Amino acid sequence: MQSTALPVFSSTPKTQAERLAQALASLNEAQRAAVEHGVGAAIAAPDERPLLVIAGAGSGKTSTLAHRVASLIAGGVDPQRLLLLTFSRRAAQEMERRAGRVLAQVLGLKSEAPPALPWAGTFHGIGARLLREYAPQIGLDENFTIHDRGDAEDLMGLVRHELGLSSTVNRFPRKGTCLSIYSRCVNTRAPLADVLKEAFPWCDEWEAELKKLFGAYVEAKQRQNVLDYDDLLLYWAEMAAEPALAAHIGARFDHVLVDEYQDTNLLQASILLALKPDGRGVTVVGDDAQSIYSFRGATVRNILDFPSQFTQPARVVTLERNYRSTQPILDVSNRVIAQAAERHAKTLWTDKPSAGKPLLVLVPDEAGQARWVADKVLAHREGGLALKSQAVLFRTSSHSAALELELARRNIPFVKFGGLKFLEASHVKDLLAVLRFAQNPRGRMAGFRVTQLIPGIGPATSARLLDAMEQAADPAQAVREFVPPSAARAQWADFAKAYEALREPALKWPADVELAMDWYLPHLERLYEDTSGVRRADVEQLARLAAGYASRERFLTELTLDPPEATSDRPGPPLLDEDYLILSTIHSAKGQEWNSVHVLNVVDGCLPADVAQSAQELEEERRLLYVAMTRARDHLHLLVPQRFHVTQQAARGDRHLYANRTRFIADADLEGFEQQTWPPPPERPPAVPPPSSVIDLRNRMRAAWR
DNA sequence: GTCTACATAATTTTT
DNA sequence: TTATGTAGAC
Repeated sequence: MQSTALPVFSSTPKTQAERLAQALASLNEAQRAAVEHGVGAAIAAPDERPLLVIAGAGSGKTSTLAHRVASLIAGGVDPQRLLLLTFSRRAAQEMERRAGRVLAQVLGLKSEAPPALPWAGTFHGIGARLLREYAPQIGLDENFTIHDRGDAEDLMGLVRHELGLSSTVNRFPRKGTCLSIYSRCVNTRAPLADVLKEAFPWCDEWEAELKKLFGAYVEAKQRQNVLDYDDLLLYWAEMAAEPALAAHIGARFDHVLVDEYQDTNLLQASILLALKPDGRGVTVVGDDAQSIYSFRGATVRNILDFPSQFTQPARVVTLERNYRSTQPILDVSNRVIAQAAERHAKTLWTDKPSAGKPLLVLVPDEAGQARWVADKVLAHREGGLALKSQAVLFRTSSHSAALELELARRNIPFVKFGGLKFLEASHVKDLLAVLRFAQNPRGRMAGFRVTQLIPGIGPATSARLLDAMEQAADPAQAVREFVPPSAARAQWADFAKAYEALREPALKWPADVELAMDWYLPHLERLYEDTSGVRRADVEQLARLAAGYASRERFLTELTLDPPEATSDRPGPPLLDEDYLILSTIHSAKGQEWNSVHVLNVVDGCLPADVAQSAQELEEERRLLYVAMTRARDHLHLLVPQRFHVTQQAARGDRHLYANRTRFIADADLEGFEQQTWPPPPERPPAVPPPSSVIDLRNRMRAAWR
């Protein structure tokens, strides 16, 4: 409970100080300590230590951070000088919205909009911005384009092929695996040999070849003027390792706040440290119990070691009071995480009244699971819970397939987050490649893709063109002079004309999209005869999306760094007032909460996923379950299908296997749940007692042969 | 050189 | 089921 006496206002507060005090009155003591740390010009000797906020699930972390941002700005910090690094774009927008609301209250704004936060974004997004700005200082062409995961894999595949490592006989790691290894080396800043030993032991024998491959991959990226996701961090970190540049960038920001710090990696920590070596103005927020991104190089060490990393030790504030869930939900969640090996010990508590125990439901199979969830969702809606306040979470995107069918069958609208599809569709990639090729003529992946859409042009001709463009001082000139094989002549001319138009400097965005579509749509019709309708709709959707961005560069960059994350069961943008159920991978559910939460497939093999083998990976799976469970406010349902299909190896027919409840919930933990079996076991008819006579059947059998 | 038909292998989470 | 590599026809 709050121990400090709070000012009581009889009427609307008059001064800004009063309004600020009123805005902070809703916070508890720990939250207020985090908000007010080092804030306020009036204080004679402000506390300049870096601040670490350990924020348990549902402890009002976002609210605390938003209040801190608002008080900083209210206290005179220029929003331009405030760097806010979040985990996703969505989180950045949410922060801007909530800080804005507090600010409007504190500044007493009526109709005018609160100040925006121009430097709120992800590490990758902010990195891209800074790199473009400082490109001349670091020998980078500012027109660089950014490879998404798919492009990066394709380029890796190409280089791998060129080095003669691609034949099937030698079983060299596949391009996706190669990229994962490379990415892990970059993000953990560890030597290749260590990464192989720890995370990819089955690729150990290829160390020398991989090293050569990665060298060639880096050179290819540089020749083509492209950066991949990792480069955005790596270049930023390397830039920040240069003292003069680090000082220059660091001096632009009075405050640097980092959200979800438990899911940052060493590269990100090194950036932070380089920008603010003494830790002044640095705030990081996170929860080691919710670290679920180590597959991306994130390390809990960042948050565990934070207090001693700067030239002055950090102040640590812990938020343990949970405002989200009922006590029974917290009880079972606490028991799941209590088994974790290494953690900041803390136990969440709440005084939120209970709505009964969470449910642990045994269902026969995935179809039964889907039916049970759909039933329950509808029942909750009958009871007054909007679909939007209910969510279904799962470990792997494909786990929701059966449910999606069931929902469609029953006309329950839903939106699915995670496991994104839109940008992976080949026709969407095609159109984007046209725009990217225009933006950066040296980007071979885009050029390779686009030119091979032209009938009669295959890999060899395409490579010949791209080589010519690479050599030429003016790549556009090389396109004009290129002589295609005679079979492709007419179609090539069309392309060359379109490309010329797209390179026209006076072209005003989004006219580019119209031009690109005019050229591409006939190819789409030809390539995807039977499915061209839906694909056309996707391309048109992309064009509508494009109109919302300021320029071609911004569109391409932001779409790559912040792809549309939701797919809906119906085409077109979901209407704002429409109600829909949320389906989400657990990873994409990070930071969110719902009134009612269902977790699918809480069985060994799914959660933990069977690919998780090492002790470390298993620990992360445990935290995943913890994250999923702590998303729930009032209702939590864990589903345990007793049998499920292994769809992967469908070649040998529909195999299924019998599943066990996840190992993370021990028998002793079951008392925290209300257990249910569905459908309920059939009632046995009352047994009729047999007649009491006894006969010796065995004797009769023997007698038959006497 | 291009394109198609066929065999074969592997399959999480995301910026 | 899908993505990737290969062989063979044009």
